[in-house]
Amino acid sequence: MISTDENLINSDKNLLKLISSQYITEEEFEQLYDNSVILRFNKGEVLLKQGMKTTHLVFITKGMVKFNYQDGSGKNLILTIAKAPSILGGANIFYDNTNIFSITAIEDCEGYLIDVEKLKTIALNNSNFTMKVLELVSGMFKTSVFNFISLAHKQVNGRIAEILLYLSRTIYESETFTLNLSRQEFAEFVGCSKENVINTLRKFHNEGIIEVAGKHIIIIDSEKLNKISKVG
Amino acid sequence: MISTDENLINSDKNLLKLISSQYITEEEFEQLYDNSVILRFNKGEVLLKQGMKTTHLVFITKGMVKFNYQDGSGKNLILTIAKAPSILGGANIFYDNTNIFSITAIEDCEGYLIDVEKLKTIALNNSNFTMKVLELVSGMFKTSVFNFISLAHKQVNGRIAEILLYLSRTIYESETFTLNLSRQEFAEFVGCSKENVINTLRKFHNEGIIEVAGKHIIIIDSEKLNKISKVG
DNA sequence: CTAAAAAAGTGAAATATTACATTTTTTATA
DNA sequence: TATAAAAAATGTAATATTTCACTTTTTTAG
Repeated sequence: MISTDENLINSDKNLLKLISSQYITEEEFEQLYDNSVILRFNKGEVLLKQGMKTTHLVFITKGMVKFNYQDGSGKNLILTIAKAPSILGGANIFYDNTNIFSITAIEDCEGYLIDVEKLKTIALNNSNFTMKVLELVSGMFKTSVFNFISLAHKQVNGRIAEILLYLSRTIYESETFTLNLSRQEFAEFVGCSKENVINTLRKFHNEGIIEVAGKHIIIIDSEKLNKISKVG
Repeated sequence: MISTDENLINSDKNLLKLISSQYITEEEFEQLYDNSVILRFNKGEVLLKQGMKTTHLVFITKGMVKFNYQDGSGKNLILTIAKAPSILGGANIFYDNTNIFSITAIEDCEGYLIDVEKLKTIALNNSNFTMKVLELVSGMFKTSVFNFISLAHKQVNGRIAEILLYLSRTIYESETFTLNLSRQEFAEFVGCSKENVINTLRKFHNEGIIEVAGKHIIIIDSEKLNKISKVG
């Protein structure tokens, strides 16, 4: 799914970096951290809910979340996975205050709230800062288009290979990792049925490309996986 | 594919509107029109090429274009269709100067060039303007996510119904229109094979939902088409 | 106007994907 | 720890989609 180096997560990291760097002052930065109360979210808990107006962003300092969308008929789709540290909800700030999708903890999380109005005030008084945010949002747009393309062009094989590489490289940062998504959720990420995920993972396993034992996954032949993700 | 009211085309219209309205001065607006030479593009001609650095945007005053992406293996995908008046290339301005996709005339077009550097200068000196552009880019992001969702969730039936409604309502603004896309291009827009497009159009025709005679299409039962696009 | 090229259309076979029914395994919890 | 509930796994049938080989129609260029 994510075929470029830039993605929501990296963008959020950049946002974090830029907020705390040369573009705004220390005081402005401090203002953003509302009342500095640490919030705790349990696995499965919704941090931001699709369709609701948001007055705050969440800056998670610990844990992992999914960006999930539910359509009219109740079908779910996972747009991406993000891990701390990350600012969540950034995609909509300057458009309107309605969340396009939900953000749900897939493991226990900790974080702070950031007031959107304060963020906007800082942006209005600081053109350079606004330009940086603009770059950021454009980057997200680009990523989203690449997602779109990947989904349209590739079959399940290619998508699963792509997502395995993404999880390994960007999320878990290791060839060996323990998935904290169910097969159903994995399927919602790929955009296919859960049976298809199970079969494809087993096929990759049988071909010696990966090692699968329940949620424990080892990427053995990332070269081959890469080829599959490219050919689609 | 386009399931919300906002889309690339409308966003571009807004950009046009906002550039020429309260956010920048008359002089600034005039500056944007480089040297005011009208360019003509024939059907099939590429206005902006995927992978190339762009120093200019194109403001088309006449004609229709497709946003198309070509992947490594030569497969094509049409992201959207836009018609004049529209500013093209806006999605990438503030990110980097490389085009993510190509923009190709699907009928003869006329337009002007807009210098990106000049646009940036105006943005830097005008926070309100930048904020507006930010809103615009966020809107595009949102649309792109909805596209992504539609593609992931719906089967060909639903996607074709959706695209037919989009073409009718947004592009041709009539229940009766003459398509200026080949069946192959239509398939690249839907994200399926051309045979699938042909069969589905005939099926819709046989069911009395639309009337198809070559490139000439009449939407007869938009209610039913809407239902198909929703159920997917 | 006509030949050549491109696009549209067709049907059947091959492939990919989903849906279903069911069993096994894992996880949560009383 | 026993039990219930949830998730994972599996094989098969049904469905959706693509691919291919081909014919017909339309468009284009000389």
